[in-house]
Amino acid sequence: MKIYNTLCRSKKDFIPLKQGHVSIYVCGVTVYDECHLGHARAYVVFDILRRYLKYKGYKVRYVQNFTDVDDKIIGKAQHLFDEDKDIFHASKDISECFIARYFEDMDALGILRADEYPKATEHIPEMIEMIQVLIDKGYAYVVDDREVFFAVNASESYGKLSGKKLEDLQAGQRVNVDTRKKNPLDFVLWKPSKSNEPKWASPWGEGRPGWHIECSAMAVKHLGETFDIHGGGADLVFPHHENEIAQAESCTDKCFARYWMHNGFLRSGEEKMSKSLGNTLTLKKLYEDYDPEVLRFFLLTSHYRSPMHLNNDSFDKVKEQCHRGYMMLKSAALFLTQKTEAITTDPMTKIKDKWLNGMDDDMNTSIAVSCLFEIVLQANLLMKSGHVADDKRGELQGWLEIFHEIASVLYVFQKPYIIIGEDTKVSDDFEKKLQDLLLQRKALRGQKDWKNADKVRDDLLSCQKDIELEDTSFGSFVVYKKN
RNA sequence: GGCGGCAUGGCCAAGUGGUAAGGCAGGAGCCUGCAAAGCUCUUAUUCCCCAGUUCGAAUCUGGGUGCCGCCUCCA
Repeated sequence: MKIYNTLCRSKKDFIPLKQGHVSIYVCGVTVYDECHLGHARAYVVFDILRRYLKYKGYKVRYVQNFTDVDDKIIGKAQHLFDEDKDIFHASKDISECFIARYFEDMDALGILRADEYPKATEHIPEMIEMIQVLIDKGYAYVVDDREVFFAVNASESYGKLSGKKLEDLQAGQRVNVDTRKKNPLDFVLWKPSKSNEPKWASPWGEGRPGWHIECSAMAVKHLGETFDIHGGGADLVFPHHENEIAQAESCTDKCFARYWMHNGFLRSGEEKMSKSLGNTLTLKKLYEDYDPEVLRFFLLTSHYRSPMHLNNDSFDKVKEQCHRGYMMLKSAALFLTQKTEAITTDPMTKIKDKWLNGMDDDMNTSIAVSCLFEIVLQANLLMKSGHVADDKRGELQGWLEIFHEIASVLYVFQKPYIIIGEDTKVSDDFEKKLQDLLLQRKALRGQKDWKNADKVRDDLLSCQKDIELEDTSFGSFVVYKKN
């Protein structure tokens, strides 16, 4: 498999450090607000990477942090501050609340849980230890006895990830520079806490860590000094990931992450979707209108490094695509009621190669999606005349198996559908009701009483959202999604 | 000011030297009591523009135009 490594600005063969094992660290969210579609993109991308690597036979260890100490969290906590609760616990309440909401949103998208979710506040000793090493080795310096900065000039390779040269950067172009810094680009490792901020004891007095140090410390702790893949959104390349590398490698003298992967951004119209621009779409809001699976599917339609454009109808288009896939699955289920041995044909092998080659080429999910629809067409052709010849059942089964193989890695088309026919054994009152209506309609159609038959159909279709009726040469069927 | 990315049909989107995947929307037809679904054909002699390399370029090179991102927190 080839992976685009931001560090080399090119695709490289992926060879894990330890044969058969892959270690991945992905930067998680700062838990002070709702997750939006941009977060979903990042975590869906790395979820698919993880599922694909597992599919290829690797054992994957996946770690994703929660940043739970941060100005914005503290800001919110200060608003909630009351007599009974100190700022430390108020911050904790905020972050725990949004961690819970993160899980609700991501579980709905079908994202596998990480093996570890380290939190910054639970790794203060590890960070302090790393900072002390950096000071001892001359990569960091203490100011006013209570604040520690990383000295970018001390790190020879600073800028290697983002391709920036120190002299080209114009630090302070947009913000004021702290004059105590030796280089304006020096960044804080430890800073004193103000009176109404959470604080931890350290050799430099009571304070709290800077943002970047947590990921260096936690990645090293949970995955080792060198691990395979580090991921995150493209906006983290500089300064966050650049700083992570500088800290970790200066501390350990070893390569930190071997492959750096960054997902592209979502764009709303012509500009980036971001919290600071206030044009984000929260997942909770989107879920009111779209099945999370539709959103996941949307995120797969373009390559993970490309910017994605959002239009008014972006999601509706994808909703139709999903519908097409499900219609095929539903039809196939009607035709394959008894167990059938799958037959593999050359066209199937070709599709499978296309899928594998696409994914092996820096995880091209767009190719993978096209494979699914090529299968949909082939399956529909086999079912075209309203029946499937006995000698073609195995072929249909073969197509379905490839479809499911691909879909299970992308984790789409996973919804179970219930199919009720005229003589299906029903298992509850709801199903019984549907079947009764189906039989009523059948009788009316037999009498060519179209008007009343159509009325019964309307009743049937209004029983539940997303319910569908299909007339076939071998009877009518109601198909619906199990809630 | 520095660094980087992108420009493919009405829309979304693959495709890094060999003659334009896939989906959505539109049109015509078949099927159908009507629907729904499905199938067939149809919508880019052409990939922002110009020049070059090549037997051959959307794909490589040079120049231009437009848009976007990073250099502040951000997935």
